[in-house]
Amino acid sequence: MAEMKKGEKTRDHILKTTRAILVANGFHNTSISDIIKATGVKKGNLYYHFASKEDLGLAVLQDAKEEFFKFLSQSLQGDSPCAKVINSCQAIFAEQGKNNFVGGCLFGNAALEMSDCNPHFSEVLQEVFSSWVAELDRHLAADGVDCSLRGNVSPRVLAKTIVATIEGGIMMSRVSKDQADLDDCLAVIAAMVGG
Amino acid sequence: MAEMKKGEKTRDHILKTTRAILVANGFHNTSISDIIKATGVKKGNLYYHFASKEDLGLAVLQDAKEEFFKFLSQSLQGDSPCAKVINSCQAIFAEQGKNNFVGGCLFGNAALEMSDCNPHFSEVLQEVFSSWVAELDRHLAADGVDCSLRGNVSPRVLAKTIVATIEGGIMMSRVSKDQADLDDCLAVIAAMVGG
DNA sequence: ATTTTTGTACCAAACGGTCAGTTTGTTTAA
DNA sequence: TTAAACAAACTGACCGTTTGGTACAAAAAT
Repeated sequence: MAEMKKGEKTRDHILKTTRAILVANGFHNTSISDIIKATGVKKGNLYYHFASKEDLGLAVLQDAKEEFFKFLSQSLQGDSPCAKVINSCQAIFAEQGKNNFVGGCLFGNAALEMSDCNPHFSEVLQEVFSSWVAELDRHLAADGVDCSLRGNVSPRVLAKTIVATIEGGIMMSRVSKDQADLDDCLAVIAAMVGG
Repeated sequence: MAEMKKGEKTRDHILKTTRAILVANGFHNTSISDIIKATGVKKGNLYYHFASKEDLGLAVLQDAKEEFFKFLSQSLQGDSPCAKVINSCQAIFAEQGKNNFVGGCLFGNAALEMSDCNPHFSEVLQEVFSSWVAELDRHLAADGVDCSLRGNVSPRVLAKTIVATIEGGIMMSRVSKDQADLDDCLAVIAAMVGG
């Protein structure tokens, strides 16, 4: 942090502040002047650091992606592979509660808002989802894992479904503002991988 | 259809055409002039039928909601309660393939785009999700249903998770444009309810 | 006859983006 | 040591376009 040049600090400040606005309001419902107001950075300076609104949005997504995978690997902790996966899901859901179910998941939001109309965004989102699935798969495929659905379902398929369930659960809790939606999804995920 | 008055026909035409645009582009990325171009209806006429853009969006959502629950009850067919649920999920996923994974689910899209910034929208969305869950619950709670997770998970919790998984699966397939994402989610859902 | 429906012209505000120019920080050279 | 030179960082006025929305007269339907 201390070794950051002035410009880098400004850029990072824009990135982090804009991320908070985007996750709450979405891309198309966020204007450049919203970002200017929130960051305190003047318009000219904003366009000095980022070529366009799209460019800024993409940079925010990339920045969040890197942070997420650090968070993911830290959250995958526990006594068994199954426990790791369950704890990770729980950690992700816990973040939603912290935000009072406002905003949800930046990647999920961007997926539904941008994936059909902007290939640059969907490319990043594809990486996020596939890497996330791969990471869960890596643990679920480990030796000694015995889950109740194992007979019918491969670890990769299960991993993918877990990601889908997490995103869907976040979506539902965002509408209902109800912690129970996340708890229920977590219970089923735990039942699936834990047996 | 034939008994519709002219104004009703116009209104319905606006509703259906706008729905197609909204599901593809989202609410905030769709302008009034986009709608005018697509429908052929002139601006003054549009604002005769709908008080505002929000009012139109809400009406589209309501219209889609009614249609969805007709579709849902028709899709819940099969020899056993489990088969009904599985067939229904399959029918929903099949619709996504028809659209080449473009647009996804109008309700899911609106949930992530509008639920935090517009209470009128989130009210409708809450009804959609809770009624959908209730409908699945009704079948899963029927006698003779024996699912592999039954020991740990109540029918209602399972129903909720299925809806979350469907929405998450649609989200992922929209990004990847890959049928496999839906197939995989369906396989896990089938494994969960079917044993 | 009068209510419902439609077409056209128009508006202020907000939009994303540009640009000429100022300030600040860092090298280089005398 | 200082001053010139260069680049990086920043400012705010300004641009053309698009936005959601209104006014109102003409036309059609009842």
